Amino acid sequence: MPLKKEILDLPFYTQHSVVNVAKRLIGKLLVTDIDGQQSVCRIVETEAYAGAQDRASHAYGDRRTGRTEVMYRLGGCAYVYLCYGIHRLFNVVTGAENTPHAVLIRAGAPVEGVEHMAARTGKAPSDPSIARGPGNLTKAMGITLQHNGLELIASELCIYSDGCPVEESQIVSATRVGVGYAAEDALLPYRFYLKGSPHVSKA
DNA sequence: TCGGCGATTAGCT
DNA sequence: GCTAATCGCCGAG
Repeated sequence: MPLKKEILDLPFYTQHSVVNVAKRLIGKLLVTDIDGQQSVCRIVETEAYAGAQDRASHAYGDRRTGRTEVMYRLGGCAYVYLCYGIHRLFNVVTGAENTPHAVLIRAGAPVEGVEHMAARTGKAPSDPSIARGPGNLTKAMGITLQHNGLELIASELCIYSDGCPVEESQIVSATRVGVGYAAEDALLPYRFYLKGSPHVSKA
């Protein structure tokens, strides 16, 4: 008997603590509907980026550029940007308007539509790395720069809870990946992942 | 205006 | 372990 899927509501995204949102997104379902092809994965790894005060964030020092503008919106929309000129990275904007908080979705475990993920990535459906790592996840799910700024409501890009609770003891916190340039902020425990999952990056 | 680097990844040594 | 791929942003000049 499958549990009922419920769309995450606005209060979830607009809550004060971006770190709490990052933690609670573990175990939620990311759903894309691209050209009528539905793909679903369970989020197993996230990272919080705490706005203007966080050296690792694009919005550090309150930098408002064309790229970061979407981070300043009210929580509940997508921030997708190009990294290293090659990879698209998907973030969930959180918090109040004008507070540039975001959660990077780093990895997922396929739930439905894995055949579409395989077609997009050229990997075998059984390959645990199919949506492992932020660049691989967007590729597998079909997320592109066109989704930047899109609200996470029932459309082609959305996040659901299926009521399946994740035990607190199963969520590991750690330092973020690839942010060595952020000085002391690189030491913050802003990365969360599902303990023991083969779909988590840098195990 | 230009040079360097980044919330990465795959492939090769 | 090292490097190429490739583009937006920023600091130096």
